[in-house]
Amino acid sequence: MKLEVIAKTENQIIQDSIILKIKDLINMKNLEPGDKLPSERMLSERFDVTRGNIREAIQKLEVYGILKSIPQSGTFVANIGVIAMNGMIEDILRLEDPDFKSLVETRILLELKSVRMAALRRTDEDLVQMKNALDAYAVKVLKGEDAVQEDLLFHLAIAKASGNSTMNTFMLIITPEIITNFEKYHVCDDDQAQRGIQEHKDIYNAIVDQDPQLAKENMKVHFKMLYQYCYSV
Amino acid sequence: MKLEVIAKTENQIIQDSIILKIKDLINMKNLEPGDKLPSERMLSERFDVTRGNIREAIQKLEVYGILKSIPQSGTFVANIGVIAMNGMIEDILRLEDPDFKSLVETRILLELKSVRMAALRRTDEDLVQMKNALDAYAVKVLKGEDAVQEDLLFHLAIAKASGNSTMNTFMLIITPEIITNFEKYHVCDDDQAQRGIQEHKDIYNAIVDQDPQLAKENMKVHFKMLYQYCYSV
DNA sequence: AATATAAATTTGGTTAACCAGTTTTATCAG
DNA sequence: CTGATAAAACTGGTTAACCAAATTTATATT
Repeated sequence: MKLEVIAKTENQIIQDSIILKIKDLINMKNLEPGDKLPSERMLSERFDVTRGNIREAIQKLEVYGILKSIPQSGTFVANIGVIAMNGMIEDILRLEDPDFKSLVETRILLELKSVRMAALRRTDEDLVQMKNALDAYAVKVLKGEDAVQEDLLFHLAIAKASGNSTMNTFMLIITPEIITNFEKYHVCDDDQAQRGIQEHKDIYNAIVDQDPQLAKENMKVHFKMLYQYCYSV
Repeated sequence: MKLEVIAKTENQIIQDSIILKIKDLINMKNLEPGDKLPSERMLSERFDVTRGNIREAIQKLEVYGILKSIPQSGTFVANIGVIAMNGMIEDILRLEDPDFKSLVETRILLELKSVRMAALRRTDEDLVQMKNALDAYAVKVLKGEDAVQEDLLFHLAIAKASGNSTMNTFMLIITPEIITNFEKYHVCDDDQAQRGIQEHKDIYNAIVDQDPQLAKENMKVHFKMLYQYCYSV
């Protein structure tokens, strides 16, 4: 298996170089947390790029909490300190695009945890949603149709019931990429889908019974194939 | 403890409403994966918002893999299917901002896993970086200075050594927010920092010895305080 | 009628001008 | 010299015009 290597666009290359230059600037000028960066216009002139490029680079650094823009005022160094900033920017620039194995590993980790939390914290409303997704999945599979989406929705319902919004967000982020790859490499066959119905039911029942340990074990069974696939590549 | 509740900006509200309208449109018109959405200009006119608003909403849905924009051609429904799309958009709109507890829970989960992976997969270069971060931390603590940043860099070095780019990304995303909150609520005291040196060394040594189980146990010890804090709130 | 070619239109992306606040500077009264 | 006040300059954010590529339509040729 091999994910298509997406070449970094021209845009990404200059964005990375801008991030690097901003880092150097902060170090050069000994800017402390709370200090103001030069304006977007000045930076765009100094680095000889468009203001749009500067804005994109700043917005990316805002996602990682390194900079903070205040309207009509300026862009400021966040209060994480210059040492952490240097290390984090290095990491951010070196971040490669996620490979499928890394996505699956992370999904398994998140799901095994969130299913335990869901067992402990699920509300009645959560149960209803899980049951709906579960039934929709069963109907599709029994009709012999593709049920990847319904499968996914059941798992997302669990993530939601976990009551942990961070994990919920992360699940939402990695899920579509996983679906796409699954469809591309035909990881799941029909036989698995049939078994999936019972496995989903087992997971659901454990959550109903608020048995986190059993819920986790049932999820592990459900992921057995995925596990093997993940560690056989 | 309570995080400041950030009121949704006017912008976010109309963005959410646009996302909802796009969802309804796809359902209304029975658009299948691969089908083209109306142009940005048409959508902005139909929804009576600026084209910029439309673009932002589309970009957000691109992050979650629901839409895909192709330059000079159009915006297309990604191939995850209309059922999954409906469920995911519902989830995305209902996503609340992460609370501190959810961040800490997720951090602990990610770190306990990545430290095991780091023990198995670490390269010599990884070890050098961890050692550097570890030493820098010790120096700062022994001088009685604040060492939150150096602490963080040691943990990020582990995430990097895990060889899992998805987890590395997630760690980078949640880290700054955690730092900010730690500083705000003074979670760590000096006594803890002193103990932290030895705990870091124990983790590092387990990784050197490629003992994943021990590495995890040592990380657990390191997180003991955090654990209690997290589940006492 | 079929096909090739060219013009016109439509597309997402980009840019330069503009906007409403903020911040700094200049002015002036005391 | 000090403080208040007003004007000028500057800020990040927004918007409307523009761009090049892709698509569609019209036209011409056989």
